[in-house]
Amino acid sequence: MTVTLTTREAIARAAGALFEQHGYTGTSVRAVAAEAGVDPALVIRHFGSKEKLFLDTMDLQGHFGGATLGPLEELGERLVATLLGPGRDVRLSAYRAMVRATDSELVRARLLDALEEMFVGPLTPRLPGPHAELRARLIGAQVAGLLDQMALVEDPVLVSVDPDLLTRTYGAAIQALVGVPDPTGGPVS
Amino acid sequence: MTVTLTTREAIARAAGALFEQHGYTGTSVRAVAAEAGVDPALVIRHFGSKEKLFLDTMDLQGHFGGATLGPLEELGERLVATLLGPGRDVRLSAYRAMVRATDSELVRARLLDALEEMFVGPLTPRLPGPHAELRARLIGAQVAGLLDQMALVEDPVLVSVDPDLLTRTYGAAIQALVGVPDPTGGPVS
DNA sequence: GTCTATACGTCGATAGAC
DNA sequence: GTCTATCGACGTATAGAC
Repeated sequence: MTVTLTTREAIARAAGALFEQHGYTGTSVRAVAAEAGVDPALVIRHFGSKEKLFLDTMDLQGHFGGATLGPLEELGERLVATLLGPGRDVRLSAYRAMVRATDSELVRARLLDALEEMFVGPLTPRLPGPHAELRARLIGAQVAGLLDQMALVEDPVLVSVDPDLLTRTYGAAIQALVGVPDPTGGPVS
Repeated sequence: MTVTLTTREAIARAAGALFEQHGYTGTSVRAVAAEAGVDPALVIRHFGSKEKLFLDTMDLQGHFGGATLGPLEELGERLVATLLGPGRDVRLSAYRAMVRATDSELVRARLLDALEEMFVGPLTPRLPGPHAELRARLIGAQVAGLLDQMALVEDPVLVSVDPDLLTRTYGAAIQALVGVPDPTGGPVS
């Protein structure tokens, strides 16, 4: 239990909640200050700008941590299962908030970095066959696309579809880029 | 040649150019008015709001028109080839501008509609095997993911990679969801 | 029916006094 | 460190002139 919060912590906590709930544009510095119980000028003074406050608050790292490490035969399914597994809402909210703020160049750079750290770095040395780095980037693109439809535009069909079916179906498509066949069956099985 | 423009056309033209160049947030109503040579209040008077002006200006339709119609065996490759073919820059710019403005609920709804019209509608009745609609939506997700990396965060590797290689590689991953094997070879070939 | 002029309220950010 | 006061720019509304 945190009994007392520093001003900075209180601001960061309030900002995180508001940014996830109302987006970047929909959250004013004044609203963050009110929620944290501090003066609006303090928010800028502590974080430099609204943009930096947003970047300091949002965190995409660690959301696919272990999924790229296991056996390659089930990598496709494991990536989707990890995405849809425990903490699904937190992951989707974080991605949603980030992409909806991509009008900011710094936010876009952060997203590109996240792709690099989560997919290109871990997967490039592991993928067999030619063009491993390209395929690692395209696997990241596939995950981003699924996140787009589920978190950004919130396609009601994809949001409510059976996670196991989604895992098998989209996992097979990702597996096509891994280059190692999944013994459990074909894409449309 | 258009010799004279109505005020409304002049505003729309100026808005389209500025939105594509500087994004939604980065383009002020006053800047659009100045570029069009009219009073800022006129912009709102003609279009109702900056948000509606943006939606009236941007257009995603027709960008994948014929690609979903040809033979299923090469659908995956054809989708990527269409994306990267003539008009590539226009397509990427339009998608970029739209996604960077997804803080607006209307923009998100428009993106979801575009997915529906471009992929779900045409492809669902054509895909063989089970869960055709789900697979059509996931094909749309794959295309969105590639667009994300190329147009939104502008991954320099994907932007500059050989289009033919990208077409073959990512096309194979899409083909895994089509459910009809592509005779030209496997995903990693 | 256009268009101009002006103004309102809110925003992110800053300067300077406690 | 914190607050007060304020800045310039923003989206938008309106009243009234052509």
